[in-house]
Amino acid sequence: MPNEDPRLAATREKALHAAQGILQESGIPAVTHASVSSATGISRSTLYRHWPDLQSLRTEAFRITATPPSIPSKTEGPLRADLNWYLSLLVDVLNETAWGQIVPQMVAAAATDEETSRIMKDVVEDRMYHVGTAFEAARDRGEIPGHAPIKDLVEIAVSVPYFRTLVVKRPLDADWLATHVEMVCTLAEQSPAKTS
Amino acid sequence: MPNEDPRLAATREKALHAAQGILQESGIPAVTHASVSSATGISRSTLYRHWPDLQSLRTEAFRITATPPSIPSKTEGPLRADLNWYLSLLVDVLNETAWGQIVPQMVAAAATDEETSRIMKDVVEDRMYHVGTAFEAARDRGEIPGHAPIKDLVEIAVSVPYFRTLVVKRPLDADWLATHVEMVCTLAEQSPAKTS
DNA sequence: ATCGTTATGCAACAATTTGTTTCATAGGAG
DNA sequence: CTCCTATGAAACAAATTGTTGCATAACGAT
Repeated sequence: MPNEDPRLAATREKALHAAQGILQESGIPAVTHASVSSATGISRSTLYRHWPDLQSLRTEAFRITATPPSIPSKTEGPLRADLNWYLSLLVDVLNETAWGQIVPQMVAAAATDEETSRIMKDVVEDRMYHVGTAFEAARDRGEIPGHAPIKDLVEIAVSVPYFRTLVVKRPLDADWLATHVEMVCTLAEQSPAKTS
Repeated sequence: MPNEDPRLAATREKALHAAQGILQESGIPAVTHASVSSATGISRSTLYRHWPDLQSLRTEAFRITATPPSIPSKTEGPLRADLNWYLSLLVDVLNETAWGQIVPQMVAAAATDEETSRIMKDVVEDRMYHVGTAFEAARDRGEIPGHAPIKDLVEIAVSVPYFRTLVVKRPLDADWLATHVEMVCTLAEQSPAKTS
């Protein structure tokens, strides 16, 4: 079982590192075999051997860029504090200019590229999972009713920040976040008993 | 005050009509001077005289495609019925395959093109305005408290459908819509009195 | 009807982007 | 030391995105 040729690994790592930088600094369209080549000194033809077309190169740059650092858990309550914590993390990422430019392009790429779509879904759902744990902890503490529709609450909690960044371009500031958290918590607490 | 040369108007209209068809059928990348030329018989150089570059052609195709047919008003109540009405219209548009493919690409184009960004914002905010009228009517009928934060409610109501189509790719079906409307209405009815 | 004016069609051209291919060389593994 | 493979360089191909010059046809005004 022979190990991988170190030259392959070195080229790969160096190229992806540069691609990630270019992606964050200049957006998707700037990520090309040519740009990575001039950023690294690796020849264009070698890059084509590693990534036979533009899409594969960009998708891989996406994957390593989009994969978030592990999110610290915080479910000690009260719900408002936990929610504020997780949503602040999300808002910070969306507000970061580099990311603010990448997310929309990722959305577009996901429309035609299955792999990118999966990556984006995974990243977002990981974040949603964490928000979900905050609601579950609150439910276990009795802060919100046992029948509270956690999945829907999570969806509402994270939808709005994405919507504001992607579609209506409204700022995500501290005031807005406070109001949003308050509304989501209210909804969680007052959620109606299941009918039928 | 001479009228516009009818040849200009004819070319323009014919080209944009074709561009709109191509956009809806094959997505943004398919909208080029070449494709519009072969679809209409208008020569490529003439198209370049009307739209000097790709972006201007695509932006204009966007504008006429994105501008929605006027939305019929429905504010007779009850709130659940009105909301269901407006959100159904939105969901139908998002579910339409042609549109489902265009919206994400529009989001991406908006990231780099100011004009497209404005168009998208206008279109969405027009829709949000209509949803707002439903809440206002409910407030005037006394269905929801006078202090209900209508702007935030509207944002929540429309954010989630966009989020599900653009980001997490979850289906917008009738069951989901019913739950969503129920949650938003609950929130509207139970919204807390303003503190401070 | 005629006469300038202007939009169009056609064809050739340039520049850039996206790959592909060939061949020599350098680096790693046994 | 020797085979194997990854790399670098350069030439090439094809498609895309514009640009330009010129002939022609349609329009508006007299």
